Amino acid sequence: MKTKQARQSPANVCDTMAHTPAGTVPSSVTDPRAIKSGQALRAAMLRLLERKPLEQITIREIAAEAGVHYATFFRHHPTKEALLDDVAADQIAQLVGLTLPVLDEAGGDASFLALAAYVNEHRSLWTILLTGGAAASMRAALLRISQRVAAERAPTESWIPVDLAVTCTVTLIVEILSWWLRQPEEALSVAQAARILHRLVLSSTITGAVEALA
Amino acid sequence: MKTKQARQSPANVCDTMAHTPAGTVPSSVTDPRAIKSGQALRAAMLRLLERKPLEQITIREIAAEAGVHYATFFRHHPTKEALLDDVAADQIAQLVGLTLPVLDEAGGDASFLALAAYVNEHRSLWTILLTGGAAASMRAALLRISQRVAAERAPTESWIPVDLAVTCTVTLIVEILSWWLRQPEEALSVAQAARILHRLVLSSTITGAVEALA
Amino acid sequence: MKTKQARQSPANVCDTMAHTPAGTVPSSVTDPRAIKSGQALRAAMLRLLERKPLEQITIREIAAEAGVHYATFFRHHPTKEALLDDVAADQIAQLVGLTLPVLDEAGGDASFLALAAYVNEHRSLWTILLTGGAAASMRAALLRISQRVAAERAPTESWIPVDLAVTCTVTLIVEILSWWLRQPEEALSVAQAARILHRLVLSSTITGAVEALA
Amino acid sequence: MKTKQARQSPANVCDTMAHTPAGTVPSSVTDPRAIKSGQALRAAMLRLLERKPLEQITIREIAAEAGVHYATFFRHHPTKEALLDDVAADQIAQLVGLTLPVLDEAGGDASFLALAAYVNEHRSLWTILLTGGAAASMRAALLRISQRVAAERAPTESWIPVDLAVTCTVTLIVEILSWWLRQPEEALSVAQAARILHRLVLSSTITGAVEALA
DNA sequence: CTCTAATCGAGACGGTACGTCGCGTCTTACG
DNA sequence: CGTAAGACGCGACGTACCGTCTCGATTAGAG
Repeated sequence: MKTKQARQSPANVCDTMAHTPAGTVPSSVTDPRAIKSGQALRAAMLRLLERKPLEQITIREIAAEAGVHYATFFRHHPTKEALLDDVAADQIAQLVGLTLPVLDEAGGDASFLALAAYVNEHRSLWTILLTGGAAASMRAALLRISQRVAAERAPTESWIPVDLAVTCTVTLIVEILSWWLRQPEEALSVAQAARILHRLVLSSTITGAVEALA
Repeated sequence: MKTKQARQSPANVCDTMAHTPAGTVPSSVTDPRAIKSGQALRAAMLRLLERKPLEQITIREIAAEAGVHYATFFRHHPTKEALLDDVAADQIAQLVGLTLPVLDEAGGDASFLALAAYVNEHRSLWTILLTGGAAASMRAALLRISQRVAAERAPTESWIPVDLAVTCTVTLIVEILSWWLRQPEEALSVAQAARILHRLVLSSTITGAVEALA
Repeated sequence: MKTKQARQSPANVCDTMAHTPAGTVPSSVTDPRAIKSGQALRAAMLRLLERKPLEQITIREIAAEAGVHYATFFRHHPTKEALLDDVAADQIAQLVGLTLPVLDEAGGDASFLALAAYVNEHRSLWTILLTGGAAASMRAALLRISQRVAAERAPTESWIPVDLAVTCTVTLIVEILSWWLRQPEEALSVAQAARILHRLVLSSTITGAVEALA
Repeated sequence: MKTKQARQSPANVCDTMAHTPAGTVPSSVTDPRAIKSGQALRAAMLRLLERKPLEQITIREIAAEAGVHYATFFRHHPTKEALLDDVAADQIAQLVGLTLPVLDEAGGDASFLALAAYVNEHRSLWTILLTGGAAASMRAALLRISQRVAAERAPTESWIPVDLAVTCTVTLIVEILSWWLRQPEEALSVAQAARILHRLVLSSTITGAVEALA
């Protein structure tokens, strides 16, 4: 039972946006061996996430895939979730940064375009993160961070509670992006994806208000 | 690796709507001891789901909670996911039955009212299922079944693909219901919940009405 | 460090003479599989002790040698020392029972004869125990138990403290027996061994007769 | 298994009497830093041996106790047994030198007096070596060296084989000394200890012959 | 009084054994 | 037959120590 407490919320991807790459490492890792091992582990994790869900990925598997000794894994990350953290943290921070503005500037679809463009740029990574084995963790992480960021902002008045609005918005965006990434790459352009995002997301949270006025 | 294959899709809650309770149990259990064990197991599962996510619940734990021997569990269910299945299958089938019509009769909010009313009737169970440890499984199950049912229907034309529409619709409904169930019971009436569902879900996926207005 | 406390005295062979075969097992093991595993483990331990010292024997090795899964070892014994215990406990109790009288009836060499005869009867086992990898543990165990038993007896007056006398006596006996067992089996008869025991042990610790003669 | 070969005889204390301090250190260490580290390691080893058996002492522990980096240990000694060697080698050589004559000059107890006096002079060190965690190693080392030295001498005829005689003699001496060192320091004087040694050791190995004559 | 080489602290690394835990299968005995 | 009881093979878990290694930083002692 000793490790269970730490796993209470297994979906703790990117618990903090100001993220230190690794726990033990003071500030920056200089040892070239450590750097190499860290990269190998991250790459191995991504490779495995393409194939199976996170829970089915064994630390032994990751280590083997990375060509690194099993015990070495723990010198870099306490759990495989922490490794996923390290892999995804930056990406998530970026995405949340691009997602949040959506709530404010209701009209412009510039933010959706930026969002779609950004995801498209890192399409392979986000495909793994959103449609692979880490999908559940990623959704939870995005939602958690979004909620936190939204809570720190000036409270937007709305006909629905903010947390519900954030939840629905983020969830919708993630679903749409996931769906998009599951399609063949040439099926929908960035602009088309942004348009879908625009229509579905904005209409749901905002136009409720419009309709309410009517 | 022997057990991994069986777990390939751990979220196989209610994989089939025509559901046979368990493998070993022939067709209808008559032995009163078996009936009692089965009930105890189901109740224990629900009790545990209130406290922790499904993955952290051990079969040993379920058996102990049910006051049943560990090995007895396997005489009723092959895995704990299968037990969750047995617990949730009926509920899910009901919910999907109430959810699908939403796609069709775009206008009336009678279906939303029925949906909210139904959930409210089984509020404690659905609270566990949607906000407890089985949340992820339930979402996946609902989505899976909805997709299947939708695919069997006459193809509704729409400006977005059907599968995306279904995904977004179901996801939104689940999110809203979850949020509702997390609130104090007296906070929102059934009618209010139905109203929120109506506005958020319909506006986003079905109509495109807003866009049509533009 | 968690296991270190338990290992504080690694030579805890036969810590008690009234010995329960295994810890978990209530009174008597009936499951034929468990019996078989237990026998296999004991036999494997003896086989390995012929080849290397106890500290160099790995639990993994014992399990492999016994054709038993590694984890199964722990279902029978908490440590490899405990297994040695189970193997040697009866033998040690017997030997101590035969050794102690020596302190009393100073004259008769009947007890030495009985001692030598007993060891000779179980020559192969005692060869392993006294000249194999468990030698250190066995010496410590014999000494410990002898001291305890001696302390419970009527205090024999002597020109040297009892504990020193016991220590020297037991040590000498063990050394002589070990030496004997290392010789070819036909080199010294039981009677000859008993004679050596008689001369060396009695002359040194009990009598002080030589000094009395001077 | 790589390290196992090196540990095959873990009791290789003072395997050779002509002893080179360490492998890496060329011949004579002049660098004051190295000298300091070496002293610190030896002192730390002795301190730890007061508290726990050798096998339970970790190289990491020794290094920490010495205030020296872990890797630095290996620049001085290949194993912890080698460190014990370095600590004990001189002492052991001295003791063996004082012990061996006992076999020859049967009558005089001058050698026992010298032996006891020598041990008493270095009482604290010998207390650690003989009654602390290194006891087993020390006994083995003393016996080994004594056997070797005895084998190189003119074969003394006796009614028992030389190796058995040496074994018994050394073992007895060690046991008596250990017992003595475990007593309060003022309990037995050097002369008294020498007297006990004289009586017990001589009577056992020699008077057998006397008795045989009778 | 530099400058070169030995020494050290720091710690990553591959490796091996540890003891624990949960899994799903099985065997036995009981009611 | 269904159950309690529990042994078993399996394999992942996280920890600890081993001995090796690559790094700078420092600090002798020889030129």
